[in-house]
Amino acid sequence: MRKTVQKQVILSTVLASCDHPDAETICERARAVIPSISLGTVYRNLAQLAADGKLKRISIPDSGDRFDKNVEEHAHFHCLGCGKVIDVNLNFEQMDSCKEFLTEKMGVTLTKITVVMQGYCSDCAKGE
Amino acid sequence: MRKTVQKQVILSTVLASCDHPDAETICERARAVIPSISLGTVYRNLAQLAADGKLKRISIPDSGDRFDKNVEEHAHFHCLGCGKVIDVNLNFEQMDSCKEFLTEKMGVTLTKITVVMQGYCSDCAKGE
DNA sequence: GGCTTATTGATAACGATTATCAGTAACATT
DNA sequence: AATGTTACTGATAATCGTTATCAATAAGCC
Repeated sequence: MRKTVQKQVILSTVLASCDHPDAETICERARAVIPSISLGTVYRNLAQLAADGKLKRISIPDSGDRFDKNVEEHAHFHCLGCGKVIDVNLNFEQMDSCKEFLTEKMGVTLTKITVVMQGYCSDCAKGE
Repeated sequence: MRKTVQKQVILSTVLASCDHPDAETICERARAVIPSISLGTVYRNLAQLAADGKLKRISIPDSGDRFDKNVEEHAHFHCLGCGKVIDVNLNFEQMDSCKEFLTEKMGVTLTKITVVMQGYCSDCAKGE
């Protein structure tokens, strides 16, 4: 993995983001530093940085992927109104019996667990 | 909602499926009964039936949606090797404190919870 | 400095899903 | 049973997020 200005800017952009930006938003923010950076480069580096464990890719049902500086195992809430994503402190140890069953009884190797709660935040209460 | 042969066949196809088929697979199976049925019709009816609570749409990260006759709240395991999806008996009550925090403290209205565990099943042990 | 090759920017391709639209069929009303 | 209304169909185009392609560039080793 080669160290490039683009990669450094993309990583620091995510690290500086307190929301959970998608690739396009990250691209826009990175363009404040490197105006010529292309969306393809952003996607490429995000994938590489996620594979390298430097950031986390979050899959949101019926929506584009988001990126998170918090690489710890945690859950998310996604507002179907405004689209914002917030961290949720779910105790994943509560899932241990379930994970143990899969790994020990079923012979499964777990690599990724996705927990996304969706609905409407207080600002977007459905029907308003 | 009008009762059509297509809708009935699509629903009974899903109800008869013990795997978790995607729209294209459901379309192929439905074509055994109605050879002329189109993929668009399958998608349209699956969306309608899911909205009506007659079946469940499952979002799988980095993969197409699957459909499930089990409409109860439950989790899934998705094998990154062979692509199969199986039901996982996760006790969602273990998440109650988390859900309560969102609904009571944050004022959130929850409509959908996605829990997907991904990895490799015993037949697809990674690296083989 | 020169060489190798990973990376870039631009653009095309992709796959899953949704939208469009003219023709058809479901079903309520006579 | 014929009629009218309109939801639904099949075919196809369009969309969206993402990945692949490719010639040009630049990182990092010798």
